[in-house]
This record gives sequence, C-alpha cells and structure tokens, in this order.
Amino acid sequence: MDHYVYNILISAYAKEEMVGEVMHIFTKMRQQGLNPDAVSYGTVIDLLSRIGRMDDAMSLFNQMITEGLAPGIIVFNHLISGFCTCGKWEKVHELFSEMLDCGICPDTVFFNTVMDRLCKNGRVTEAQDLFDLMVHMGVKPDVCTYNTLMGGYLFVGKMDEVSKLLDNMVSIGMEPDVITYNILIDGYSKNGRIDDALVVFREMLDTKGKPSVISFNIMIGALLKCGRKAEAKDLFDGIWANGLVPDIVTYSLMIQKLIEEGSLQESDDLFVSMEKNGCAANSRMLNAIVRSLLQKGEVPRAGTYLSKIDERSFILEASTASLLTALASRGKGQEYKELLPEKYSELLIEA
DNA sequence: GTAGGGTTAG
Repeated sequence: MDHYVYNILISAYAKEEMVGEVMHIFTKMRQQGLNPDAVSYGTVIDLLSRIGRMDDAMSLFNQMITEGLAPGIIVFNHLISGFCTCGKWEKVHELFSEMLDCGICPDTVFFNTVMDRLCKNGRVTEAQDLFDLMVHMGVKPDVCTYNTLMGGYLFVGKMDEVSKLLDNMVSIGMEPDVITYNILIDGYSKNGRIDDALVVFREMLDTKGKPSVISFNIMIGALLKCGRKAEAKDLFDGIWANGLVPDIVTYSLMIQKLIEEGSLQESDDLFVSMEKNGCAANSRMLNAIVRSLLQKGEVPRAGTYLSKIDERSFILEASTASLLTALASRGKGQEYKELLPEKYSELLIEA
C-alpha cells in the first residue's frame, strides 16, 4: 500500500466523521513504515477542525512541521475554518500572520471561509470589508463569494444590498448557480417576502435551469410555515416531474405538517412510503416526529416511533427526553408507562 | 490517481 491508498481510506472515513478509524489508519501507516504526507495530514486536520477539536488539530499541524512537511494554503484554511467556527478570532489572526510569514498568500477559499463565518454571525459589514480587501489584493471572487455575501445581507435583512450584488455579479459576466437561487429563495422567505421567493423559484423552473431537491425543500418549508399547505403539496407532487426525488428533508417537512394538523394516518402512510422509496429516516427526523406527536398528546403513536429510534440505535436527543420527562411531571407518568417502550420508563418516573 | 469554501429540517 502506498500513500494514495491510505489517503483515500482516511478521506473516506473522515467524510463519515469516523474519528477513531481515521486515527487508526493514520497511526497504522506509520507502523508500516510509511510516514503520513501533506495530504494525509491535511485530511485529518480538516476532520478535527470540523468537529471542533482544535487542540488536536493544532498538535498535528505542529507535528507535520516537525517532520519537515510544509503546510500549504489548504491546511491553513482548514485550521482557520475551525477557529472561525468556534469563534476564536484571535487564533484566526495568529494563523493568518503565520501564513503570510511562510510566504503563503490567502486565496479565494480563504476569503470565502472567513466571510461565511462572519456572515453567519451577522457580521456582514466585516465580510464586506474582506470582500473589498480581496478585490484590492487581486484575489478573484467567485460564485461562492457572491453567494456567501448575499446570504449575509439576507440574514440581516439588507435586501437592497442583495439586489446590488446580484446585479454586480451579472454585470461582470458571472452566472448565478442553483445555490445562488436557493439562498435567494430562503432569504426572501425568511424576510417575509415569500411571493418574491416564489417568483425566483418559478423562474428557476421555467428558464434559469434546474432547481435541486433543496430548492423544493426551501420553498415547501417556507409555504408550510406560513400556512399555504395546498401550494406546498402541489410542489411536493411536482418533484418527480422535474426528474428529482424527495429526500429526508422533504419528507420531514411534509410529515411534520401532517402531524401538526392531526392527519396522523396520512403521516404514518407517508413515513412508510418514504422508507419504501429507499429513503431511510435518520435520528434527527425520528426525534422530531416523536416530539411533534408528544406535543399533540399522541403518546401511543410516539411510542411506535420511539421504538424505531431504539431499533436503529439512534440517540434520544435531550429535547425529546425532556418532553417525556414533562409528561411525568404532569402526573401522567404512570398512565403512559405501558404505552411507551420499556427502556424509557425511567424518564417517566415522577420526581 | 488523493485534501479545502457557498443552500434546506430545530
């Protein structure tokens, strides 16, 4: 086995966030007399940064330098991304200086990464400053850059800036992509402009190339949220005609709505047809279903879905568990005990 | 021949 094979393995496990496996392979390659190369290090550092283990990521960074490997822009970007996500901005500045000292210039991905984290924290003004800086430095913004910045302006409701950026991007010959439209649809909806969102969505259907299932999910979710269920249902039914299939988010949205309005048989049927269509429920979805059912007081039905969480060895999320505990504190613990899987009876013991 | 950034559920 050579580096290539090990790196493919590491990256496959890293994608699934299987940290134990990744570290095992990383150690094993060394035992086989093959020292990890810059790509091996880069992949592991990316994984550790993504899951917030910045101390471990930094150890590996220092270790690779000790071993005479020079970290490139990609490794710096992974670390910077991790520190941005956990809000350690002083570390971001530190690494940025270190990067410059090493003679490495920030690239488009660097700017996009930092701008995105700023935007998600509502700091769009600083993101705009970085945008101006990157242009000044001659680093070319790409579609991602524009999408990120538009998302930032949408997040804080600065709609006129969004239109300006859209015009600007078109005027320099840059084509908005599916994600641009998805960001616009989502942003318009969340700013109470759902009919503008619908206009963009319909343009996508008619002229501007294909929506993705995510476009449908965003539009369906927005319509359901403001009580326009019939239109949402029409979109749901139209997914297949666009050569797409609903995914777990689509089904989650529709099923949750059915539970909310009390159409429990229909929601069960949709769940069954979802899994028959090869879309398996995940932990997040099952937890959400259980919570909705408990909130509607549908305890036996909640029990059915709780069993599925068990069977599949998923985790009962804290918010789900606390709803069960709330049943007990309302004095209903004893009454519901027989209706729920045995495993959960301790949550129903009255305090 | 391998590693990075932007969109949807809460």
